[in-house]
Amino acid sequence: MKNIPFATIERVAKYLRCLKRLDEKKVKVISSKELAEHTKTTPEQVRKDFSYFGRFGKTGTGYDVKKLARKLESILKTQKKWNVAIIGAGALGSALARYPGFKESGYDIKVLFDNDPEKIGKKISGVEVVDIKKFGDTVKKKNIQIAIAAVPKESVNELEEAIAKSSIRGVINFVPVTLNFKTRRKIFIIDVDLAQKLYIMTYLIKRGKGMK
Amino acid sequence: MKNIPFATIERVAKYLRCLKRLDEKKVKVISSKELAEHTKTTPEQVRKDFSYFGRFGKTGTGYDVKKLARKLESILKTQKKWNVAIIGAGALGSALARYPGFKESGYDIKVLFDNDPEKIGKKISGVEVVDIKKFGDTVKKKNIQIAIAAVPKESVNELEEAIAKSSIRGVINFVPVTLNFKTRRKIFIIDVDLAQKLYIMTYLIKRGKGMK
DNA sequence: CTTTGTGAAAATGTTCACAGCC
DNA sequence: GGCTGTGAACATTTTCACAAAG
Repeated sequence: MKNIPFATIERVAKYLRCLKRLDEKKVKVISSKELAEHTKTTPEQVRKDFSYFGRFGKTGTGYDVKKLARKLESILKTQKKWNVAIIGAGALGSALARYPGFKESGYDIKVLFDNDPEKIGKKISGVEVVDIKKFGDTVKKKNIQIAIAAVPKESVNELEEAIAKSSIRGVINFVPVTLNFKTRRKIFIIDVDLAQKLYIMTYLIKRGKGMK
Repeated sequence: MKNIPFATIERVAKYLRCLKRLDEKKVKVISSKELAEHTKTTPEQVRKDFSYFGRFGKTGTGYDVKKLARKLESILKTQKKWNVAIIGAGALGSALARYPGFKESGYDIKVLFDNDPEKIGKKISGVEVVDIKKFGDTVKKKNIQIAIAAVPKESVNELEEAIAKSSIRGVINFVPVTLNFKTRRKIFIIDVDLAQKLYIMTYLIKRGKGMK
């Protein structure tokens, strides 16, 4: 298997989202052209992306929606159930705990962590808030592989320490700070910087209207 | 001016975030090497990125933190104040209204929109919730250029219609659906698909541990 | 006649290597 | 010595163009 572009993986996730919606709408078959229209890319790109993983299409017809979705799920390892923890039970962490898209995609929010005694022990959208001091133990007991970081940036040290000492494999990071874990094992980090999106947007807007 | 890679713009936003923090910590000067360490890239990449826009450094010394930050702000057009609306006053929309990082970066959340009569008229973190039916008028009156979409995917049609008819220039889209505006003018879209981040994470984790 | 799958070409983005400056 | 700025080399990613299949 050749080396797969990271951008391809990002698009595969997008295709999968789209296919699931089409399946709900009872669409049986889709061509690369249609799928490209739905996901704002080109038919060639769609076909090239799939070609990294095998041949799923029928010439002259297109792709079977259900079969293709299953195939993409296996590429993204979604078939396994994943357990997720959210660190930070503030506004953002609580909103993420309520976000319906995670469960729909096969990810289970098992627990929230916080350091505020007011919040510890309460439940948010059915998810218990646990003391961040119990992070390592809870993660092990509940078999959690992924953490979502949603603490204020002032609490980032406590968060880094808790994650470094735990068995967490990956972090989706909403804190606008570059995380640094003092550990030798590999922890994957995906940054989601909300303010950065706005920076990029204003750049696009200003450049878009003939600023050259 | 040459054609600037989009990836460079994304990194510039990251550099800026980092520089602002350094400035708060009273750091005066920084080298490309140090900045690269803070932002998880390479010194050559940092210098190359800046070279698209001019020469900001001092040979043998590095970059003046304050001056460089101002320069990057002007690249990203942050010096202008931008007004932002959030559509959807649910958990996610409310959390975004409270998110401190937007104001810190020069973006003002002026108003929230919703279609729920229960919510309309209330205030969330000092921001008023307005009827989505008044979208066009309110956007014009408050001089809003950017919308953040945070509605449940069932309400996406109402959202698309409101935005299409308004003077909004760009949308940060948290709804896990590909937006389609029925209008001829260009509306920039930046998708933030939260579930997609988890898909990518599980792919990285599984591939990471010797899946080849 | 339609649509897939894929090498080859083109375009885009990153790293190297070093000249020039402090 | 230490660091920036940048063409050139290299690597990656996308687009093209067309053979093969239903």
